[in-house]
Amino acid sequence: MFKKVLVAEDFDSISITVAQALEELSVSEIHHAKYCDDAFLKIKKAIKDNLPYDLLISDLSFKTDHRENKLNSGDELIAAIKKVQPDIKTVVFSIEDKSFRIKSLFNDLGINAYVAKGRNSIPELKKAIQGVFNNNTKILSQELTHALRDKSLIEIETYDISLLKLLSKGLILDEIALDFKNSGIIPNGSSSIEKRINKLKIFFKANNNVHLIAIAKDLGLV
Amino acid sequence: MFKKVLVAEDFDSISITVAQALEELSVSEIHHAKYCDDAFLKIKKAIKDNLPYDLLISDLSFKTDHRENKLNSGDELIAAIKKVQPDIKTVVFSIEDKSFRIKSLFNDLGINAYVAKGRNSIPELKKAIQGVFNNNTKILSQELTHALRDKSLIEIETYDISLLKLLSKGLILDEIALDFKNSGIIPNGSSSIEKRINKLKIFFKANNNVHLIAIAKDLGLV
DNA sequence: TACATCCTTACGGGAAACCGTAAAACAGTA
DNA sequence: TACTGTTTTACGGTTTCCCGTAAGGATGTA
Repeated sequence: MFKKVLVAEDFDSISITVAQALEELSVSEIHHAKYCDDAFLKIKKAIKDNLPYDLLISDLSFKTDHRENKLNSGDELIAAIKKVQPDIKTVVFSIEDKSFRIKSLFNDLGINAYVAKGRNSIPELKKAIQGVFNNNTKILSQELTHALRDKSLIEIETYDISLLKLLSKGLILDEIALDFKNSGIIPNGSSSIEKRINKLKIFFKANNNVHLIAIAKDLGLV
Repeated sequence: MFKKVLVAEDFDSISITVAQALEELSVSEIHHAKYCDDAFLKIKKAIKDNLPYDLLISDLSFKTDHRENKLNSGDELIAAIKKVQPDIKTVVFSIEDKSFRIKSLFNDLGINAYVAKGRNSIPELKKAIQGVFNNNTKILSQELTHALRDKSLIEIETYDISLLKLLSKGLILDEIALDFKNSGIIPNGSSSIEKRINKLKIFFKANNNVHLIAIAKDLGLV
């Protein structure tokens, strides 16, 4: 089993249970960080000391409080860690259940397993850790296997996300076109953007832009 | 200390820790429900057996899954329980931190304490339970005391919430006016509604309706 | 090169939002 | 009743959205 494991999780109510689960799996060194920045520091320190971590278990969303942090989400944390220690195994333990988000975790960040927090998640987490240790990859908690089969969201690309983000900030079509031009994103004609928004409205069955953003917010796309 | 306590919490990763905390407080009977419906049944059963619960610790949001449920949130659960056992003490343990929501929990549902899940929430939860047992009421976890002082959201009334809800469903002004007329909500002139939306836009510093709904979604108002 | 196809952009008309102003309805007070 | 102030409603002009059509441009193929 893994020897040295780092848990990045802000809620004490959850990290305590995760630590217990790791003990039951006979992990000898279990460390814990409540902030992404702290987690990153621990990883770097361990590399420097030539005693790197074998496994990272990370949440995705961290509460913001008075503290100023450089890394503010599990996504950012994992991306940063992969740069300094590309071979570290990673298990994400989060409430997020949008296929779009999870897919990008595997594809863009190269995580090894994803376990959704839920009614029976601790046994699943244990199983996932065991699986990653046995060099299985792309492990997904039971209830999510069907979610990823759902193709509905895969077709939404980063372009659409950028578009929805700007819309939700209150920009009008022309302003979005200008923003895209400045960012080098194409297509950036206001007419094309209009067309793309229309596609999204049809896709999500939205009556108008307001409705569209409400749906996008519900799906966690923006 | 309380003798018989029910914990309504869907995540196993959290309920385990909460149960441990209750043990440390010397609670003799600790029961647990993963679904609101189950929690409600246990409460009713206990009343029937003349062995009612002393305290309810409840989450607010519950994951939806394959199961069909009548009660789908902590709000609904508490409201239902208060009808059959008005004197039960209630502690809400949730991630929700919007002052608007928490205020209504105290005022409309008559809960006794609110503890926000966070980096140091288990000690706070213990303290809150102790406080409720000593007949203190309106207990709020530390980090939230300032949040409720923030008056910014108190002025938003149910009228505004209804309005934002309909907007987020993609209805246009005239449709909203019609809906309000049918529901007996006043004012319901499309002009008045327009004015009210404008006030909300100023209040939330929104550029347009799309922006407004994005903000409302972020604040958890709709 | 010629043709077909797809993607991007342009344009125009009608609907809805946006914004200010003013009239009408209502409540409180003398 | 008359006066005052507030709330609700009505109206008009401008901007933006919405939606269809069509022109321009790039790519692939015979």
